[in-house]
This record gives sequence, C-alpha cells and structure tokens, in this order.
Amino acid sequence: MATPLTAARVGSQPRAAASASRYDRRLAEILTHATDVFCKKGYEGASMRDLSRESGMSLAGLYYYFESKERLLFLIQKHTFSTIVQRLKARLEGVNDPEERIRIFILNHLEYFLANQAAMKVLSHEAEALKNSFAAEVAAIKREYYRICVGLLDDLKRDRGPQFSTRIAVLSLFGMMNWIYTWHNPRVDADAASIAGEMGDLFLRGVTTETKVRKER
Amino acid sequence: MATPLTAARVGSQPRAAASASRYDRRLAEILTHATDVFCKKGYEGASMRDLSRESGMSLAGLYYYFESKERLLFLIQKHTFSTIVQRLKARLEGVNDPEERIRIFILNHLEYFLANQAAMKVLSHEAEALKNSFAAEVAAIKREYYRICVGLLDDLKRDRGPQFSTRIAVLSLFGMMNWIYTWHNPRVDADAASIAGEMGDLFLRGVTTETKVRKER
DNA sequence: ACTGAATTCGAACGAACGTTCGAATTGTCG
DNA sequence: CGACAATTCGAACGTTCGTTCGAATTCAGT
Repeated sequence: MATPLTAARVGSQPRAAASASRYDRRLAEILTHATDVFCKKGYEGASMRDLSRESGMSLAGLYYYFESKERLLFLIQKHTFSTIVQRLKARLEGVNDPEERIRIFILNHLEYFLANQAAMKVLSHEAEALKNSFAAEVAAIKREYYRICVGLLDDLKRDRGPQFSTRIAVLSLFGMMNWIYTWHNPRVDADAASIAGEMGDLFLRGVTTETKVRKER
Repeated sequence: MATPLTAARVGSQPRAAASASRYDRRLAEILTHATDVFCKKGYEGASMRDLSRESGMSLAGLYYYFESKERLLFLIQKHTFSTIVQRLKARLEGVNDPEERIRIFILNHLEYFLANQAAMKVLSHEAEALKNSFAAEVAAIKREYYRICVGLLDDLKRDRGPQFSTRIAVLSLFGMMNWIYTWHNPRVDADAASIAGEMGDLFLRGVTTETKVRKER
C-alpha cells in the first residue's frame, strides 16, 4: 500500500503500536466493501446502512474507522490513485524509448483498471463528489499523473511528427482508457494486455504518423 | 424537438388542445433548469427542493409536469439523445466518403456536446441512474447510436487497413469524445470544430494507417 | 483470571428526502 | 362577469439519511 492507512484514524483515538496492523487490516476490509457499494450505487446513492450491511459491521461501528462518509470516499480514491502512480513510476524505470514508455503507461493504466474495476470506477465516476481539502488532495495526485503523461508525449514529439496538441492528445488518451468502465465485459472482451495493445496501436499511429490524412477538412 | 414533450403529461390529466403549447413551454423550461441542477449536483445529489428553487416553481407544482424525479431524468436523457441522433442522420445524408462520414460523426457529437454541455454531461454521467423501462428506452437509443458508428467504421474498414477491432475502436472513440465533459474549459480550449479536427486526425490516422507501428510489443 | 484499552453495537437524534392532497390562484371562453 | 378547467402552492405525510453516544463486548498483556 502506498499510504499507511493508519493515517486515517480518528484524531483523538488512542493507538497502541501492537494493534496497528489489526486496525489497518479491518479498515482495509471495510474500504474494499465500501468500494463495491460505491461502485454499484454511486457515492450519493449509497447509504451508510448499505455499507454497514455489505461489510457486516454495525452502522455505528463504521464510525470508529472514519469520521464521515466523505472521508471514506477520500481514502478509497487516494489509495487507489497513489497506487497506480507508484506502480507506473516503477515500471517506467530503466525504459528509455519514448514509444515503449507510452505503451507502458497505457498497459499499466488498463491492467490496474481491469484488476480493480470497482475502485477505478469510483475514482473515475465520483471525481466531483469530494469537496475542499479532500478534493484538493486527490486533484494533486491527478495533476501529477497528468503531468507524467504530458511528459511522455512531449518526449515522443521531440522525435516524430510534431503536429498535434499535446493537451488534446493526452486528454483523448485518458478518455479512451477511462471510458472502459462503461463498457468492459469480461465475458466478451479480451484481457488488459490485448486491449492495451489495441489502444496503444490506435493512439500511437494517430500521434506519430507523418503523412497527413487524406481529405483534409 | 424530436419527441413531443406533451407525451410526458401525467395520465389522468385533462388536456385542451389550446393549452398544449403553454404546457410544453413550461415543461421545457423546467427541464432546462433541472438539467443544470443535475449537472452540478448529480442526479442522486440533487433534491426536488433544489429543482424547485432553481426553476422558481413550488415543490408541489413540479409534480404537475411529471410524476417522479426519475421520469424527469428520463425526459432529459431521451430528448437529448434523440436530438443528437436525429441531427447526425440529417448531416450524414448525401455524404458518401467513409472518412468524411466519420469526421461528420465526430463533429456532430462534439458540437452538440459543447453547445449543450449540461445536458450531455447528465446523459454521459447519469447513464446508470435510470431503472427498468426508463433505462431500457434510453439504452435502445444508445444502441442505435452505437450501431451507426460501427457501420461507419466498417465502411472505412472495407477500403483501408483492416487490422483493428471495430468494437475497441468505436468504444475508444466514444471515450475520447465523452470524456470531454471532465476537462473542457471554454477559456482555455478551442471550439468544437478545432477539437473535432484534432480528434478526427488522431482517430483516423490511428485506424487507417497501414504501416505497423515500430517496436511491436 | 484480571484489567485496562480497543473495538463493536443498539438506539436514538434532527434534518432532509420524494411524494401527496386539498385548497387557492390563474387563465380561457361564452 | 361567471363558470369551468388549467395551473400553482402551503403544509404535511412517512421514510431514510448521516451521525452521535453511552453501554456492552472483545482483545492483549500480565
């Protein structure tokens, strides 16, 4: 885990070093169940009673682990996003070819997306549900992730056909990838690697090809 | 308007032909305000009291025009989606070049999206909020729209490089386009035609180029 | 087994929710 | 103006919401 979940503990609660792991384990369990409920019903549509039922803990008991429903969503989003960024950085290390680095970016995103569909849907679909400092902290991670992708594309631009807007290209790529939560069906669609390959081909050809498309508008 | 809004009138309500237009005008007003509120707060997050405040009509008064909050969302989604499909069909008429037809598809989608941002966000973001027959009716329109796009791509495939999955390509294109509601900023970003041009270049190059991308995975 | 801390819970709080209903108001037309 | 339909509204309905609190239970170390 990227962020020690213990950091979420309610302020005035005492903490013994020995029980830290038990607390963390239980919190992680709750977060997993809550992720499923938020995924199924949406953040606003999911009630604390839904979360209580799904996680098998009493309504009041949940509040021992976090002080509000909003903070719960925040913990899910922050943990999910931190993890995907951290994994990306690890995978990019030692790879220098610009094109290969973009393929890694896409593969990392889609692999994590499909392996953690519920969490990623909550991250994508409930992006506007948080407010103030909660929203700001998640937005900061999102900005870092976005900047990394911009960097990858700018590197590619330095080598090849330079005639496209980096902003539009990056945001188009994010759209292609994130939209997957609306359509992916494990019984019909191939695995993450195949889809990442298809999207990588589509995107990289679109961005690197030097010849102009026929019938310019 | 594609669908006569009168169709929404509560079943047992009497109707005089003379007042039909007044009723329709008022309903359209309410729909517009409701669209803004749903866009800002989400369907679940928006309360009937929010809609009442925004539209300047009393809480009870709203129920003269529709029988439930869910039906209100349905009316918005159906009207929006029907309109975009209808406009697309009109624009495609008489154009035969497969590539040009896809460019028209993209332009139509993005122009309508940016001209009706709130409605399109409600359509994209609240796709799962409706249930049963409401959901089925909107899903039918979505399927038709999807099939049209598949047809356009298959036509293109017949001419040029055939090595891509139509399903993945179409859904990637939808992702690129629909994701725009998460990032478009009229103070920073160009107009719909420019963005449609960029995305059209990106997508069509990605889909038509015959040479394989270097460094095959 | 005892003890103090960590964890869980039943019950309740006030607020806000979607919806209803009968009365009041407005518009239409002879 | 009178009469009937169309439209609007205040007030309230029962339910569910997120959250709190003090008591009960479970756990860990001796």
